[in-house]
Amino acid sequence: MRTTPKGQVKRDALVRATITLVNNNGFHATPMAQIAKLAGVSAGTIYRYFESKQDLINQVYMEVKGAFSASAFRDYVATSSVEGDFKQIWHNIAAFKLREVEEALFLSQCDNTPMIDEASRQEGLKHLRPLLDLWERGQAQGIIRPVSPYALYAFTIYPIAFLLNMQQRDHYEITPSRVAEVYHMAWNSIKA
Amino acid sequence: MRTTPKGQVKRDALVRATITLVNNNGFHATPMAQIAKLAGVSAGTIYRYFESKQDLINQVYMEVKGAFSASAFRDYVATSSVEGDFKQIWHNIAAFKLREVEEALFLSQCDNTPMIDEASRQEGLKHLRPLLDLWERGQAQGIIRPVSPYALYAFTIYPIAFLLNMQQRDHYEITPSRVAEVYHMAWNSIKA
DNA sequence: CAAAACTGAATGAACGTTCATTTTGTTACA
DNA sequence: TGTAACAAAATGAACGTTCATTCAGTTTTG
Repeated sequence: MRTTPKGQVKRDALVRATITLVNNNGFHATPMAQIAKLAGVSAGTIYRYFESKQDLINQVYMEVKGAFSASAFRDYVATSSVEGDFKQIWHNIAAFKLREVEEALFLSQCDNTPMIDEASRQEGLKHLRPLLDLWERGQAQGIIRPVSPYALYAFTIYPIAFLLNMQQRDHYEITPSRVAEVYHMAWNSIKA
Repeated sequence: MRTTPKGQVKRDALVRATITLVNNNGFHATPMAQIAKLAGVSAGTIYRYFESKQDLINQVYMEVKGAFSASAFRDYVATSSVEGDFKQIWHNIAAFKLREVEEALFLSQCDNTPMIDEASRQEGLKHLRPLLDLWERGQAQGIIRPVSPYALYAFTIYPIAFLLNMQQRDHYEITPSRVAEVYHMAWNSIKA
C-alpha cells in the first residue's frame, strides 16, 4: 500500500521548507538554494514542480489557505443559532492556528506584505464564504452589528494572528483558558 | 532664516522614499538604487546617512514609531475616567493612521515581518507605556477585562491596521461614522 | 532500455557597497 | 568684495557577491 503518491513527496518537502524559511527570513530573503537544501533536494528540482519562485509562493499560499479553510468549516452545518455557529467556526479557526502554527504564521505574513499577487489573494478570500454568509444571517436577525464584514473580520479573526505572533516571539502564551477569554472578546466586539 | 536644517533635506527624502517603496514592494524587493532614485539622490549618498540597508530600515522604523507614539499621546494627561482616557488615545491613534497612511502601512509591515531586528522592535514597544499604564489602571478598577495587554492590543489597536490595509486595497472605506463604530467595537471587546 | 526524474555546476542579471573624482559650500585673506 | 585654499557633500562607475534559473549529464523507474 502506498500512502503518499510518490510524485508528491519532494513537492511536499519543498512546500514545507518554503513555509519554514519564509517564516524565519521573509520571502525575498530566502534563496531558492536554501529551500532546496532544507527540502533535501537539488536546486534544479524545484523547477520540475514550480515555474518560478513567485509561482512557488503562490502555490504554497493557495494550499495553506485551502487547508485553513477546510479546518475552519470542518463539520460545519448551519443551525438556527447564529452565535453557536459562529462559536464553532471561530474555535475551528483558533484550533487550526494553534495546531498548525507554521502554516498560520505563513498566512499572516502573506496577508500583510506585497509578497502575494492580488489575484491569488482574491482567490484565497473566496474560501471564507460560509463565514460571510453566517455574518449576513446574524445581521439580518439583528444579532450581529450591521458593519462591513471586514470590520467583523478585523475584530474576530485578525486578533488571533496577532496573539500567535506574540506567542512566537515569547511575549505571550496561548493557553486553553485564554482561548475562551479571547473568544468572548471577539464575540463582544461584534454582537449587536 | 533657514527653516529646514540643510543637512537633513536629503536624509528626509531618503526616509520618505524608503517608506513608499517598502510599502509597495517590501523591504528585500526594493533596491538601494531605487530608493536613491526616488529620493533624487545618488546611490552612494545613502551611505553618508546610513551605515547599511538594514540600518536604514531600522532608523526609518524608529522615527516613524516615534511620530506614531507622539501622536498617540499628544495632549494626553490622565484623568479620573479610564474610559475617557482610552477613548482619547484610541482616537489619536486612529487619526494618525488615517492622516499618515504611508507611515501607518509601513509600521504594519514592519510589525508583521522579519524585516526589523528584535532589538529595534523592543525599543519601539517602550513608547506605548502610557497606554499600558492606563490599561492597568482600568483593570485595577474592574473596568477593563483582566487579560494580557497583548490581548487588549490585539482587539483595540491591531484591527485598525487591518482596516487600513483593506482600505489601501480598495475593499473598504474608512469614513468618520465608521471610525466611531469601530471604536465601540474596540471598547466592547475589552470592557469588563 | 527508454523515459522520467534528478543533479549541481554554469550563467548572467541584479544587488549592496565602495571609492576616486567632481561639485558645492565655507573660510581666509587681499 | 573678489578670489584662492580648503572641506564637506555628492556622484556614479566599478567591484565582488549573491541570486534565480538553466541545462548537459547522471541516476532512477517501470
